[in-house]
Amino acid sequence: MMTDTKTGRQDAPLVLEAFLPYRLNRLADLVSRDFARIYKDRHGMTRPEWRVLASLGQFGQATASDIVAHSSQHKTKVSRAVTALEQRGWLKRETDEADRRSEHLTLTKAGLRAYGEMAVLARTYEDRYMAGLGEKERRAILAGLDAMEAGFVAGVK
Amino acid sequence: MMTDTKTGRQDAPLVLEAFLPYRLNRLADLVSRDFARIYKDRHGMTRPEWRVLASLGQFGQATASDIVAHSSQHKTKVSRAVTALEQRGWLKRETDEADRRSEHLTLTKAGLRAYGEMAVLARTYEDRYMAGLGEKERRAILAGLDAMEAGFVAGVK
DNA sequence: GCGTAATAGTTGAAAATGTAACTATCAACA
DNA sequence: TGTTGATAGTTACATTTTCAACTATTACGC
Repeated sequence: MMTDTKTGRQDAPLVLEAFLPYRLNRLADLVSRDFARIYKDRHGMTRPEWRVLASLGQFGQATASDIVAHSSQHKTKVSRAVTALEQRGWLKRETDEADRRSEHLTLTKAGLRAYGEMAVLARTYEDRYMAGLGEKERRAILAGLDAMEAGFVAGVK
Repeated sequence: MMTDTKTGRQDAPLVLEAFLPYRLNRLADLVSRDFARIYKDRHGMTRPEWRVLASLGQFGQATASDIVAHSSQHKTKVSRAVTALEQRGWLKRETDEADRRSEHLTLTKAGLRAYGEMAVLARTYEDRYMAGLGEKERRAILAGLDAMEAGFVAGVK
């Protein structure tokens, strides 16, 4: 056990606020909750629904499996979100005749409109946040995210 | 709308995998799930329970409100986690006689033992992860986390 | 002191999530 | 062609989480 030279007191075995998983979670939670207000208040969407919408908007067309991979969500979440968006009239399914297990999903007009709105709000949200920082901090954040992403695809399987 | 010079195709209104809230969440989720295996497998603990344990281990003594603030969890999570840890015999409560609304929580012997184990595992986990990276990446990650934390206490209220 | 507001913590019910099992379809290959 | 195994997606059920309401106690203003 080390001694903190600043305070002179004994360090605890683990300092939670310096622990990587905790720091990451705390930040993600803060940012998520903050941004979630936008799609929750505006459209009553859940996060899985927002991610499916974002994936479809980005891809144009995709299967549920594509979205699972792209949005990093479990297939049950995607399945439920797709059903919800379908009932809302924002997407439609079309089963692939070559492989009738999978269905191609596309946004409807209404879905596209919602996606367009949300994409603007999302970019505004990010820009506003980044604008509150110095150039050095912005670069540090992006570099840090890159490094973590690179580290985790390698480290965690 | 910009054009991607690499692929030549039109950029979507929003690229999910470049969007800050998504990136953060994805990373936090990966790391959390990975680390959660340790306290789940070993002790059947949930994340709120682990955080309460970690907070108490670090502070020695604290009230539920202290833990709410320190562990960034909603008070209902903390309340239920405290109950669970108490039933497991890992902490005990003592109501403050000066202000009988609040109670002081401390770890029992068994709780301290579990905390000690977990603290070692947590540091090992982090060290092993960091050891898989270069010095530049390690510094980038820490700088990025610092920058985000600084940015968010200012930006989000 | 007395009424009102604030704080510490708990609880119930609804919503979301995770896990595993399930249906349907397709692929591989003897 | 028939059996075995994989894949796409859904569903049931148990566990967690959320949200709001609640109890108990203390603080404040007059």
